[in-house]
Amino acid sequence: MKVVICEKQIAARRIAGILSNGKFKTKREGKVPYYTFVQDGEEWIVVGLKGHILDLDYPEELNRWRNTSLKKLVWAEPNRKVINRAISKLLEKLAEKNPDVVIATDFDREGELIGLETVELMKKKGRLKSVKRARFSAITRRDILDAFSNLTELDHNLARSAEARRVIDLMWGATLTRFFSLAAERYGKDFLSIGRVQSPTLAILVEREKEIRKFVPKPYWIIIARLQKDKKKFVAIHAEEKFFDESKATDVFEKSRNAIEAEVKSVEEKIEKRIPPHPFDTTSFLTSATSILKIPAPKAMEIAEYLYMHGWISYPRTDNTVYPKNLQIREILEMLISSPLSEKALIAKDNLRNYPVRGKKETTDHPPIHPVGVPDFEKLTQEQRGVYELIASRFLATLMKDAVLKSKEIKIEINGEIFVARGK
DNA sequence: GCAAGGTC
Repeated sequence: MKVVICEKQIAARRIAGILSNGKFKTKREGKVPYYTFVQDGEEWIVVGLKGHILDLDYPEELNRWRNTSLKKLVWAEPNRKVINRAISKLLEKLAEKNPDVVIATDFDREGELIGLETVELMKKKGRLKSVKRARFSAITRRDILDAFSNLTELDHNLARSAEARRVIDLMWGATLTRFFSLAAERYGKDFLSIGRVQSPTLAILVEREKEIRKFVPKPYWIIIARLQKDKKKFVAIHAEEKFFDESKATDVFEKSRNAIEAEVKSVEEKIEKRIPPHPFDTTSFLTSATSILKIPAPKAMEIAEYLYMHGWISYPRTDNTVYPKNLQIREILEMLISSPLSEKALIAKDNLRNYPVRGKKETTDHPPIHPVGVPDFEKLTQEQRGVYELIASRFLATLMKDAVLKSKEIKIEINGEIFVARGK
């Protein structure tokens, strides 16, 4: 018997669908669903977890804050406790059948740990015939089948690094939280929470808030000339740009306000090239989603997760900004050409650069975020469509030649005052 | 009454 472990229910369902060609059955152990099918006479069971199955906490006797020495707390060994009894029961039951286990959790550090937690839990109940790891960066038919026919080993070092992260977070968080709370006499629900992520983040906010409060607004004046040449209207701004002195601004304004003519003194033209942006890693994706789509980061991440789960984009948690050599760029381009984004894709096709743009960070776990399938646009929400299009557009942009920009700066004299008009 | 990272 084969048991496949996924990090979440929806992934389990999709993976079962792909592995069984859609011919799987949904069964339940108590309230926990799992998916089953038979292949080459062997029974397969695909289980979806709900993230971590173990959590860390200190033993009971260390729970009284005022009676526990913090030195003791730092060195205390946290207990592991099962988060979800129903899921662990199902895993234990399956372990008794001595299955071949395939860990198909998310391909990242936490996913590796979730896999290891599962294996350790199952090993307590039965002898596992084998343990293998399926690694994939997209939930498409091809990637899943490929991962399952090239199974690897669980990366214990990676899993242990996640565990170390977890132990240290608790150790520091709990000890410092208690220290600050006790020192400030903030007891009960008024405790002062300290943590690896939240405390430096708070410091950033405090610094920014201080800057905002320090800012003293200063009024200034800008003088704009509305001009026309050959029936074309345009504006020019006085070369001084910002006048902080009102009387000086008034003088210049009075001097030039009734002018009928303006004289062009110089024209400067520049050609400028702009390299397309690098492929999306998580950070740059979220920055763009926020600035271009005005979607807050957590929401954008949730949507990306959804698009990934349905096999439309690659895994959205990545540090990588360089496409791996084996990425089928041409194929993805063709896929987009026959999608609702064909117009953009065709422009890209006609303007390809020799090699796609490379970012600075090159890691080998996941590719940069890129489209791997085409959703039915009608069935997406406006925001989901926006995020998919953003990711597809970024992919196309990274394949394209540099943009060429022509800019012009014209200096114009009006009654002895210099104004500047700019265009790009 | 401790953190942060998963999922839902």
